[in-house]
Amino acid sequence: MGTMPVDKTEALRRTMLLGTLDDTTLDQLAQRAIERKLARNEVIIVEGENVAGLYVVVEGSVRAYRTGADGREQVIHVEGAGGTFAEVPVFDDGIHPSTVAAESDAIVLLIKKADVRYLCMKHPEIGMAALRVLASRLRHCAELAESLSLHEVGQRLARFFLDQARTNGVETPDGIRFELNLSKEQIATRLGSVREVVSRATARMQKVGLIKTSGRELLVPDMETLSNYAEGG
Amino acid sequence: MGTMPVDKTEALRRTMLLGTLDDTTLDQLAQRAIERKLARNEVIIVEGENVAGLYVVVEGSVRAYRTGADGREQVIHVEGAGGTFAEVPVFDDGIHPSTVAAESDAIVLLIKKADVRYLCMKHPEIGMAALRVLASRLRHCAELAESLSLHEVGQRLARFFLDQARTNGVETPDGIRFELNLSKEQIATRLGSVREVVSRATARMQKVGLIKTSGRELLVPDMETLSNYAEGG
DNA sequence: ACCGCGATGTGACTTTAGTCACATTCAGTG
DNA sequence: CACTGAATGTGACTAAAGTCACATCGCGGT
Repeated sequence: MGTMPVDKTEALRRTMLLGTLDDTTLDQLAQRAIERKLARNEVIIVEGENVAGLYVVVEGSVRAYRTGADGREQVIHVEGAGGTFAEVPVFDDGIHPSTVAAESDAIVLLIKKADVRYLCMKHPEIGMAALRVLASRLRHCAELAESLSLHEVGQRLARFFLDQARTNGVETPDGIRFELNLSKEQIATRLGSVREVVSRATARMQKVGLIKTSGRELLVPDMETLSNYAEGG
Repeated sequence: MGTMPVDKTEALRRTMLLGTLDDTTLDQLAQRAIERKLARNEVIIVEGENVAGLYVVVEGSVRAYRTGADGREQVIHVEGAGGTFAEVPVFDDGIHPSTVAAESDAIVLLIKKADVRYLCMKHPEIGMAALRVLASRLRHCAELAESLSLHEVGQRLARFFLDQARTNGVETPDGIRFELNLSKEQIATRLGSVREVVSRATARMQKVGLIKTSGRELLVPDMETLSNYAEGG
């Protein structure tokens, strides 16, 4: 990965946030953007830090998480190629609310705060796009909070699988199949639990036939049933 | 309350979101706004519903919450006079992520989606203000998620008291004092717990001298100590 | 002053989650 | 192909949270 030089303009065009900009503006922006390569698990932003601007994920993916006193991590959100992060401090000028690290090797671009703000003022449709992005984040975050508070780990795991199946899954005769390239540990930090508990919850779901796993492959025979389980059936 | 007719223009001017608009625009907007009076606990928005626009709280306050299968509620956020809610569906056109109800008797104004969007396009500084508002919501929501996942109820309660003390508290010779007009039940739904647990946690904090309560009054002798406790000391 | 109801405090118990320790499996590498 | 370290599965135990039941308490209303 990352052996070819990155086409920054293309990368920016692929984002939800900036995709609607015309080529010239996009080019100017690309020239001013700063590229950074990240190794898996390398930390880009430390919680509480001031950030210089908005980050765009060009390749790979990153996770934003918070760390508890005992060292346990809670992932707040994950962003893949074409996504952006650190919007919050860009728009309210505060410190960054979470630590951000690379989930896999990754390449990101940094666009200065001032440039982003200028864009939002000059091209209100960019501002609107930013509003959509933040709205979507808020949706997910509220979902997360609800999950943590109102659902037990098994249900949260089911939701997680449903989500994965919907976004990465492919239809097959025996159900929806997808690849799960995450360790139990990683899943646990997303669900707000610990490895062992996730391991057991998975085993239980497997036993009752809600899912079938083989290696990194996961099969959901029936989304409906799994969905019921997720709601507390 | 609410016996006098509401000055809609004034109400809009007091908001973070629209405060910077000129008088004429504000007036036009006010004329188009729809007023609604709410009794305590009256539901304005049901989770999953489509909403017509942005709400502005003129008087009283509202809470947004989600309900679990067993009927337990998790408050996602609370908004008082001068605040706005339902921004998320206004900007991303989805359904409303939570149920909203009046915490106390309240008066709210509804501004149509189209009007809000038009404003953001026409006056980019309104768009920026909206971005600041959403960013702030996201901050709080991430905080909530972290709290739920990484801190136990006692710590969450301490955080809650700290927060109240900072926003509503007044300095006195023996510490910071504030009024707590919430039942244990209400506090519990904000912390993501239940009445009994909150009751015990409060008693414990009282016993070790972190707080002193008398009726609806609450005194924090030392913010520092309470803060340590909140972090897991 | 009395009644009635919502809010609270508390004991006892159940359930879920998290911790610890350790066996086992898997994958990549020399 | 054996070795090593990471990832996983599991049993046993602890701790935190939630549930249930019931006794009070406090306050507005009549």
